Amino acid sequence: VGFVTIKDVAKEAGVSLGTASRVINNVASVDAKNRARVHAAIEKLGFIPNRSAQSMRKGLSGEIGILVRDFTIPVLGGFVRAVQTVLDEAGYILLISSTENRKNRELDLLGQLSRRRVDGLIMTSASETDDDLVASRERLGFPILFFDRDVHGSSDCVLIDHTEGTRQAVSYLLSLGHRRILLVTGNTETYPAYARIRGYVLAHEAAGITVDPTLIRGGSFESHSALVESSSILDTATSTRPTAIIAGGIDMLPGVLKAVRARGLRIPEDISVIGNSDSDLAMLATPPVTVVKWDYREVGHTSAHLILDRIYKRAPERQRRIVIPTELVIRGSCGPAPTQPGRG
Amino acid sequence: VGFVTIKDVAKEAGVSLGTASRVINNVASVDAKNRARVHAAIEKLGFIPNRSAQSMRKGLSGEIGILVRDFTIPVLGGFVRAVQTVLDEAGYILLISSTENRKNRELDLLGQLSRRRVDGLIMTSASETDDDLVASRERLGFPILFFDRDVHGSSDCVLIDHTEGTRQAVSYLLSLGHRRILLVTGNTETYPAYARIRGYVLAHEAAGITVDPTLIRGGSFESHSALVESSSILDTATSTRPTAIIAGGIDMLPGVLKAVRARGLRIPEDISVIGNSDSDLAMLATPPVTVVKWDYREVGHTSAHLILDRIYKRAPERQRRIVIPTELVIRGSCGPAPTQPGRG
DNA sequence: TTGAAAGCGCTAACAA
DNA sequence: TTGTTAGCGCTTTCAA
Repeated sequence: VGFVTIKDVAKEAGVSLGTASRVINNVASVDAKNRARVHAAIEKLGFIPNRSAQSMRKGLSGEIGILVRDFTIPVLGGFVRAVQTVLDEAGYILLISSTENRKNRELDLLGQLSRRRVDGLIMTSASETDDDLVASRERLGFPILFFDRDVHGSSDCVLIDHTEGTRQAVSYLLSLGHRRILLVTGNTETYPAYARIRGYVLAHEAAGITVDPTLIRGGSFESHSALVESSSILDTATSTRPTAIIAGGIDMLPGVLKAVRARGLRIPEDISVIGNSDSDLAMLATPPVTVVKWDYREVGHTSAHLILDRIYKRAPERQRRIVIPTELVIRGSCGPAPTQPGRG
Repeated sequence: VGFVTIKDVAKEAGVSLGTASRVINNVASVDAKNRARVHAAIEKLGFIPNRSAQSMRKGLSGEIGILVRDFTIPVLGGFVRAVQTVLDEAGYILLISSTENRKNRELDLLGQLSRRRVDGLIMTSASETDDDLVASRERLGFPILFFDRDVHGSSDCVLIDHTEGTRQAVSYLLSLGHRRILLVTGNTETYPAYARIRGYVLAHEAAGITVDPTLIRGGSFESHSALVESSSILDTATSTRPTAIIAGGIDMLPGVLKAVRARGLRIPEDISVIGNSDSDLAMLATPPVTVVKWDYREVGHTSAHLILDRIYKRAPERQRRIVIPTELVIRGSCGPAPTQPGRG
């Protein structure tokens, strides 16, 4: 019932508080007979230690926070689960929440976790540089692990290699003859967006092709934004219309696909499409969608291990930056550039 | 940093511990001057109350657990988010975890939450009747809200009306001339499975059609199971093959679609498909998939409110069973039954 | 190996 | 309105 305390256990077992505590915490120096008695008492009474009391005494909560934009997005949910697998194992419990990319919500949640005295935090901030956000992180008092955010300072970062992923995707499209490739991506103040833009530029440079800046749309990572951005450019004149679209955010493929469908464009005959992160949708769409993907389990496991290192203070002082590779999975959504772009 | 205590605040403000505590807890009877002093001290020192200590003192943790099979499944993730919205508002923090439908994991997690002294729990158990699971729930000492599980006892249940949803889906297929409709669903010991089977039978009875029990496949809710079950029956003789498949689980549409694709069957010419719960995949597949859907936000909000009622003891003693309606969204994945089923 | 006792940070009852 | 104090359940010295 949760009302049995260690006192009750000690009394039942006929030992002192201290001995009961030692048994519960597996301290070696306890007589076998007493140990057995205490275990029997625990069993009989149904004693369950109170974590709040333990936390207070030990100064450690056994809780780790994890803040992502939206854990409902499959690839982020998968990341969270992978983190949880490792942290469960280590005896920690995860406090999961979605920031919805809203600064004030992020600030609130940071406060919550602070009150909760979590032992560590894994997060993807809405901004790497915003003053309030940075300040509020800095007085947190527990280690932070940034996931897919390249933050200046001493906190570790686990990053996905979006630059290389996008470079490969763009090179592939370029090799198919595309010259007007739209990159829809998120807030350019954050790593996933500017890293992808860098890859986009790199690929063009390598091919000796000038980049048209109007083809880079960095707004928000919301799924809705992908729909809006791709819709608007698809409605322009033939000469300014792209022949290929890269959904440069984990949540953007649905929006891009909707925009394309709404205009009756055929994939890949009229327009080529590449997604970021794999999904059932990408695999089962007609045609299946070519994607830049990565192993989110690996990302999750790595993040969990890095934060544990910090908590146990077994990590070097200096910041660690781990970059996880991406892979271009070619499926049926890209074809040769149409001679006349758009509605064939 | 988390090392400033209420004592430091009291000293800094030149008041007693008690007064500082009163200010923090918004107790009215504090002199305005002192109140201001305390606030100033809090500000200056960056004091953040320690929840563990508060919890211990108050006997309430301010935490609520939520256990679903897998919060990575979009519609479950959405449910969790909806719950979180309400509970955030009420000042609670959610402890989210996936049971993976494994009994031992569920037992472990129940223990975790018990140690944590959560104030309440929202869950979808792997079984409504398993002895160990039932026993371990009963000695929990805090209220439970069952989500989509029809559990005997005094705990409230929020249920989705799968019976009516499936009845409508089957009637619709029957009206299109289908006579061999496959229902793939999960563990028949749980409500979502047996409720759907009931709806399946009801629809057949109403149409005066005999049910072929081999067309009801209740195994596991895993996505993989849907692939296996539908694959195996699609490989049988024409006479035993279904002309329509209902993916009777929130996670089953991908598996069904994969099985159908792998055999080169056209939807809806060769075979009709209906999914359960809406998704990007259902909306954007070619053709878009007809689904039984429900408002998971409503489900989440309702669940959150019911558990809060219990925690605040403002609910009636008796068990409450809330049934949430479903809606059949007709899209392009169902057509008239082919005269000769299967590969045209 | 064990028991006694201090105290983690906080709230609330009591007395002033 | 305020200060003092007991104690929430536990771990961990310190002595024995």
